[in-house]
Amino acid sequence: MAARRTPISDTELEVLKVLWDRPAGTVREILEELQPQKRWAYTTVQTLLNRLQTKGYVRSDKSGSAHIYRAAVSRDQLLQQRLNDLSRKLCEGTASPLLLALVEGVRFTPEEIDRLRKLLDQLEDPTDEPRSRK
Amino acid sequence: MAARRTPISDTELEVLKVLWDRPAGTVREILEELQPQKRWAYTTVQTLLNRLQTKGYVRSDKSGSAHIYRAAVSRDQLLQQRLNDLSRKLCEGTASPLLLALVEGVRFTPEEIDRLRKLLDQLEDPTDEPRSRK
DNA sequence: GTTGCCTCCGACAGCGTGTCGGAGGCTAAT
DNA sequence: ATTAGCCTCCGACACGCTGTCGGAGGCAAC
Repeated sequence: MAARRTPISDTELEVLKVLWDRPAGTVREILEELQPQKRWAYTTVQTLLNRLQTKGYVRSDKSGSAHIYRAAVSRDQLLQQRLNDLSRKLCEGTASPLLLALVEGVRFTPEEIDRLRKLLDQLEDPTDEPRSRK
Repeated sequence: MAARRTPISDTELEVLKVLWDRPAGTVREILEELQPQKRWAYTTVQTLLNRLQTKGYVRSDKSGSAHIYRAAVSRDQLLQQRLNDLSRKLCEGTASPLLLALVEGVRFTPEEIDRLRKLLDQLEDPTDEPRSRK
């Protein structure tokens, strides 16, 4: 169960997102990936990665000269964490208000709706393929 | 389209929540409501309400001696705002990942599932438009 | 005119955030 | 050996948000 993590800031998120798109990367690689948009110094990215690491969102291993970072928390996990926060802080831990708000507030494509419907079926009748996850 | 609001802090949220449970309230009333848990000075609550107001989450009118505050943003609106933020920041604006994460990460009761399914039906076939909403 | 409330203004320390700079180490050419 | 490049570690720093008030001043009731 994802232990309580200190929250992540917006800039840190920018960096983490790069790591979601590739299996791993060094400081320099990530910097270059961000290059067009952000004009950061090398050390800026480094600091961000460091903070991400102490907060537990990325891991690094030192093979060769440069550290290699990879995400320790997936986009989905982060989503879940945030959604849980929302639920806890705004709805005393219940989740259906979230769902309602989501469904009311967003335009879904028919495909998405269909997909979701299937998901509901599975939820209701978990006999077929319990989909692991503990 | 809810204009861009500066975000609300956790303590501010505590205060706002009190206003969600009652139609309106003065500083003192809110303070007393919070009393058992928080031991705040009168001015603390006042400051919080002030900040909430400049951030646009509550409104006040002065009838009589004390200001009367009431929420300007409902729980649902705040939820939507936060969910939109999430979607924008983590999913480039798409929303279905949120849904998936929600559905996977939370235990729903069969009633909730059923309710949701009905909602989906409505979404897909908006001809019978039973709930206006602007 | 003293007591109570209430409001307005301002303070203030602490923490998180965004952004680096520089010292020092290791490696591979010169 | 030097030097040129990278890389990492450490530390800094200004700034804005947060949480928490205190005090001065207004107005109504006693």
